[in-house]
Amino acid sequence: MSDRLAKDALFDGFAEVAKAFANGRRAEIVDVLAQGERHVDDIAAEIGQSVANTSFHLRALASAGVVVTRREGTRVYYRLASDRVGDLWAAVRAVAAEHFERLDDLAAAYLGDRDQLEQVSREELVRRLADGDVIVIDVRPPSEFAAGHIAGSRSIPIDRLARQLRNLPDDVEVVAYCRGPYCVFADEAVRLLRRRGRNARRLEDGFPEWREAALPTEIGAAS
Amino acid sequence: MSDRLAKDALFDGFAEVAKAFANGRRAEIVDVLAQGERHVDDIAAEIGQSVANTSFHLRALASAGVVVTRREGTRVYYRLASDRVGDLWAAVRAVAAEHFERLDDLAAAYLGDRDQLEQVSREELVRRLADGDVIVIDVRPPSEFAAGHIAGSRSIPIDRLARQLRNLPDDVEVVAYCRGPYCVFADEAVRLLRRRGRNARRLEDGFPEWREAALPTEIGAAS
DNA sequence: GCACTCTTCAAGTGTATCCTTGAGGAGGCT
DNA sequence: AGCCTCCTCAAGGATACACTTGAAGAGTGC
Repeated sequence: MSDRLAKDALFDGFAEVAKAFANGRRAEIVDVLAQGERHVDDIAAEIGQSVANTSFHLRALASAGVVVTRREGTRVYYRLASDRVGDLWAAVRAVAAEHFERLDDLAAAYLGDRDQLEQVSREELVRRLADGDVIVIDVRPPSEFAAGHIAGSRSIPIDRLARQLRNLPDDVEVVAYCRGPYCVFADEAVRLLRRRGRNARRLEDGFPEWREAALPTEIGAAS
Repeated sequence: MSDRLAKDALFDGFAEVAKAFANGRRAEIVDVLAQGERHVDDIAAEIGQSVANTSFHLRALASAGVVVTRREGTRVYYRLASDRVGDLWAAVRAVAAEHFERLDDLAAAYLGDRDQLEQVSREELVRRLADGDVIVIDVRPPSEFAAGHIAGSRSIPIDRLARQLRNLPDDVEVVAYCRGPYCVFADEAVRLLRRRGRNARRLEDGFPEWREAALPTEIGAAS
């Protein structure tokens, strides 16, 4: 069976794709790009690495075919190669959450205690949006909001929330959302709002899951 | 932001899961286990590695939570921890097929030329099975057939097909299936059958996809 | 006890990984 | 053109990890 070599080579090929995700920093990059395209500088700041190192990891992702680039002037924008890549990233998180023992501890260490944090399901939010008795705030960075957001949501990046609080009507419930279940922005937003006596909850997951569910989205920066 | 360390640790955790898939031999193991549970000896033979090395890789998979074990007498059976793991494996293959450039060459080198090979979709096979004008043969090893197979199919492992050919009625089309789109068993079966003048095609993918689509299956060895 | 199966250990080999630094190239602005 | 910004690339160092094998050990059944 000399097929053995060919078979091994084929499966080594599949393993190459998995290797692209087999590094924490690259996983962070994929998580960021799942929100929409970003340029290198921006990504580097986001993951707390040098630009050179970020470029290095982006190259690793690109040579596995997982991300693609677009040039605009002096900037280079990276994005996930297709929705399939987002699906793969979601599958990795799902398996980790369900089967990887240490993950609960790691998540708890990063996310803190979520027991007090009430969540809203996508279904409920759709209904509430239709009824118009809720304000949805997108607490991600402006560039992610611009690349796509929940239709009818309002961009209030988490680091500006405290200052913009007074512009929010105080007789309506606020629902905050961000990148997904492992993102802390919405958590922080809800905690801040509740400390100020507001009625606030977070969306159970984030924008990529909303888009994946084919629910209404919009594109474009805040006016 | 000392959250940085906690965030990095969390994403390193996700990367751990990806690492389980980031080796060709482990990918082969996952592919085999996607068919159903198997014992160590069996898996080692299947992937052409020593038992010790196979045990080593199985341990790597187990400590990422991707596979679980069951003891039966002196044998230890491994299986995928849940359907989510199968989904992840499918997602890896989908991304590789769609975006990883070299994959086409690797697949061609292992699978050979598939141009002559006609395929049957799951939908069509369901209809034909209902009409009863087709024979479906499962050309995987007997242990995989026993762990689960398409309802109404017949187990004829590929290495016994030539001898059992005379037992197949020759006025009905034969559809062969095996592990999935990257498995050669069904290809070989179809080629053999057509050389003998039979009307034969292969199922577009394999048993795991059939089960995933919630189509009728059966469990148990051939009588 | 003995046979069978699987795990583990020690050991060797090889090589990949990750990040930093500094230079260099591509594109745009004045 | 000259300069600036942004990104890529090559080199290097520190580190370690990944993979495999052979032999010994441990669990189970007869």
